[in-house]
Amino acid sequence: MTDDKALTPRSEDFSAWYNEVVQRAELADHSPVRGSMVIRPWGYGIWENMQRALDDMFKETGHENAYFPLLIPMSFIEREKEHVEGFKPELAVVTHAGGKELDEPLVVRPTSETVIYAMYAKWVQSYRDLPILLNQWANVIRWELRTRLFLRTSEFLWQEGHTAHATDEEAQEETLRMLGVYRRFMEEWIAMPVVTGLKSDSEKFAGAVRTYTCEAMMQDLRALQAGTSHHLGQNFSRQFDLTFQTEHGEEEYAWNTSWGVSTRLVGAMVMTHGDDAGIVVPPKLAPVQVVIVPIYRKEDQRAAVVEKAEELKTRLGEQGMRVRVDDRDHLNPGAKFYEWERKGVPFRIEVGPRDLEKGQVVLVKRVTAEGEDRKEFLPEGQAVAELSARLDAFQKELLERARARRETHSHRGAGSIEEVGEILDSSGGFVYTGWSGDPSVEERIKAETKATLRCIPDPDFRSETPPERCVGGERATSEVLWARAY
RNA sequence: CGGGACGUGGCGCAGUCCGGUAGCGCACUGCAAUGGGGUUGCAGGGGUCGCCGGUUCGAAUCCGGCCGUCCCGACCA
Repeated sequence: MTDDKALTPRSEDFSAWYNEVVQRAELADHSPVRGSMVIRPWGYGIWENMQRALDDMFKETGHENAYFPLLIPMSFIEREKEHVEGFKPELAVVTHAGGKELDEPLVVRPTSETVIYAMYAKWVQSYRDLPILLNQWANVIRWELRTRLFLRTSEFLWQEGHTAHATDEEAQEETLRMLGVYRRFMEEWIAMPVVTGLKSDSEKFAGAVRTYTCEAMMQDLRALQAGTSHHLGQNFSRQFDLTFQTEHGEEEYAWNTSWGVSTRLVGAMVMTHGDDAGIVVPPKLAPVQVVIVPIYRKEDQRAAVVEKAEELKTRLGEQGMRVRVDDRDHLNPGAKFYEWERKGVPFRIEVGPRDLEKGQVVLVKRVTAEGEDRKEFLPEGQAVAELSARLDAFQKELLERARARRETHSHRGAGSIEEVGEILDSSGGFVYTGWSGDPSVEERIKAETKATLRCIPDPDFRSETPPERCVGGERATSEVLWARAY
């Protein structure tokens, strides 16, 4: 446990704030191995809630879970040309086992396309075997040079969905369906608005035909890629002989998709909602949604107050809320308040002797808007009746707050590369412009402004009047989103 | 992987220049009081000074190598 009372304010040094808050909220810690992390119970609890929600959504869209092995033959990774080029530098390779050098090195999976499609090839003969709709929850390793807890670590946890379809159209539909699932999850559960869209060729997944992305804006106004969904075409099918016989008797290669989100989402949540007091966990993800802090002086008071706290916990728990009574005796109430705020618990209830007399409780929301009372004194019955609805309302407030911030910092109508740079330097955020599709414009923006092409936004996010000119000067064929990114 | 900074009880640091065997604050343990926003008092415990090697009668301190963390750049869920 650390002693420093206050965190570095976000305005002073956002990345110092992030590093401190992740550790002091007890989300994660550095492991003895460079670049990898230990996810602590509070952080893992949040991840488990994310997993559960996503897993339900995957099941609802017809997917099943399976598990494929950690180790992949080197030759598999090497089979798809772009894929191997994309991953080669960050592979961890097992060369020795059982005290001997292996005949063929084994790669610790950086992602599982190759094994999975090799297996699908064994399982699929006819169009009747399609589609295959599988997902796996797994760890992967990518040897990163520069790491940060949750945002980029050498080992991370994620889910990877892998599907095989009889037609291009069906695979395309699946790719977009799962992108939509991600968007809904990020908005409804993380309370994090995203811009969805298509990646440019230079930013797409190594081995994909098309990559779609969810891009979120963090509080330092940088973009974070929060999830991706790939249409893999027949690239992997061809390399792994994933063929099937059509209803007309012809042999064809299957069409694949893959899609994933990772523990990076925990970092995204921290950078979307956290404040100078700590992290803020949206109610739907919070391992503890309501913490009850008993207040007392004498022993007899303590017994009465803790009994009331336990009773409240039971009554709220019966409504499905996750509640904890903090009856630790060696900390005074103030210390508990600070601790649970740092950990982002949405609501706190204080119960003391005075409340017992009056039949009331004190309710405190983790984030209060300007002008809103910090502490509310509510009749006990009202608090019990309303808390569930208040959690829902808080969840919505967080989303709206984040959306408003993103809109405030989204800029449309920039006409030149210089203008893009000026906007990024003066205010930062998302910049929408026209684009001709010319990769050299992308390179110039990157070189001159450090911003990257985050995506070609989906219709929901495009400007009302499409830009006519590319920032490079030519005629625009699409609208794109630029930002400095993580 | 290049440039820079740092590494001393759990955390934050002083001591390093000028070598003489380790200190401060917080945290932790015990007791008592306190308890509605980080509570006091008293009494305690805990450190092969990142690791390995060298110089020296003697190394936290000087030298070499390695490892790790952070910041800045090139690559990335």
